[in-house]
Amino acid sequence: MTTHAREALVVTAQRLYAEKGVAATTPREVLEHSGVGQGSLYHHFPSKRDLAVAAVSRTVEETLRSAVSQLEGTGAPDARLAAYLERPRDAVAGCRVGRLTADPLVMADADLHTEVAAYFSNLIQTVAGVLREQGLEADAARDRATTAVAVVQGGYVLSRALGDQEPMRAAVRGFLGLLEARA
Amino acid sequence: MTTHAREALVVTAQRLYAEKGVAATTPREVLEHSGVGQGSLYHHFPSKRDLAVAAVSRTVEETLRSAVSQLEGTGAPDARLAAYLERPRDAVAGCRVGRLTADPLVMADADLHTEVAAYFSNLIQTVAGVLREQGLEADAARDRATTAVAVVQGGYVLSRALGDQEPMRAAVRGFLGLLEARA
DNA sequence: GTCTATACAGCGATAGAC
DNA sequence: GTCTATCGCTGTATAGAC
Repeated sequence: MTTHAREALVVTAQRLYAEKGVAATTPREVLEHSGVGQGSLYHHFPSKRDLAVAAVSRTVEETLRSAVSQLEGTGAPDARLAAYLERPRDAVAGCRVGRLTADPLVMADADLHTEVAAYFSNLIQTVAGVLREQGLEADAARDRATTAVAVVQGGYVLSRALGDQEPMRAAVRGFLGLLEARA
Repeated sequence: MTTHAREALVVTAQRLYAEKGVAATTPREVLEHSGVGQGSLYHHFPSKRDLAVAAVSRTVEETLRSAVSQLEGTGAPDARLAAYLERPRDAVAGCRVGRLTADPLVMADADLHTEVAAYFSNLIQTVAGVLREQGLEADAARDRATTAVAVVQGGYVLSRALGDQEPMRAAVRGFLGLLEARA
């Protein structure tokens, strides 16, 4: 059981952070939903911040790995980008990483802020790489990659605001339509 | 002074909400920053929620009016859209309305949620109207309008995450580049 | 309409036994 | 490493005088 309590706490924190944000999630909620006791929580994570760092790092790592894996997978570059953009997402729930940019606790903590920055920096870089495979020059690739990532993040915001999965799909459709019109 | 305290409270709340979100802003902070006394706050706004409704409604109203005014102003449709997208923004601060989609208090309150939904619904509708002026058919106009609004909202998320105004500019540049390539 | 004083709950964290 | 008990503080709101 040595490492089980710690693991249960991290996984539970990840879930609650995705639902309500980091600042709004209390240590008490985490221990109640994970089934571990109060002593255990404060043994493994002396402060709320320590738990936040562990859970947010994990989420960033998982989310980035999954995105990069799809973007650098097999198939033609344009098909890979389209598949990433059209990926099934619970858009109404919002992006687990993107939502952190509005979290007071995350933004006030240098380490947590850096985690979020690194995620988007790497993601844009990866998308730009796919666009360069298509022959786009570096500057144009970086701009268009930023646009692509922004469309997804904005799609999350709109779907969440309107309580409907459709805005995300419409935003991606509109973007892919413009990409195809070029070819 | 009858209405001055109320007004000061609303304006102060708007500012603090933009800085740290609604849930994270305490009634105490609002009264301290506005200079009114505790009794006054609870006289004008019996609960934190009442103040939130007043301040958020005001922000949504102001922001929408400003956007619509520019989008439906003078000049060619494509120039108006470009001007709206390239508008000077403090992107690192985030969108005063968009950030509310990650605010636990706003999302848990039906009236506040509806305010935010109405804002984006109206904004997308307005942009779609501009695109239809350019001859785009209804479905394509709605999709592309959703993309345009998503690019701005995503630009905010990226600029905030990276602590840099540049990602917003890059996202808009990438989008306008695709629009021009079509013409 | 505004003031001062106060109530009460929940949050984040600690103490000390086992 | 986990438990129960408890602490100090702040958030939200109320009471009652002026």
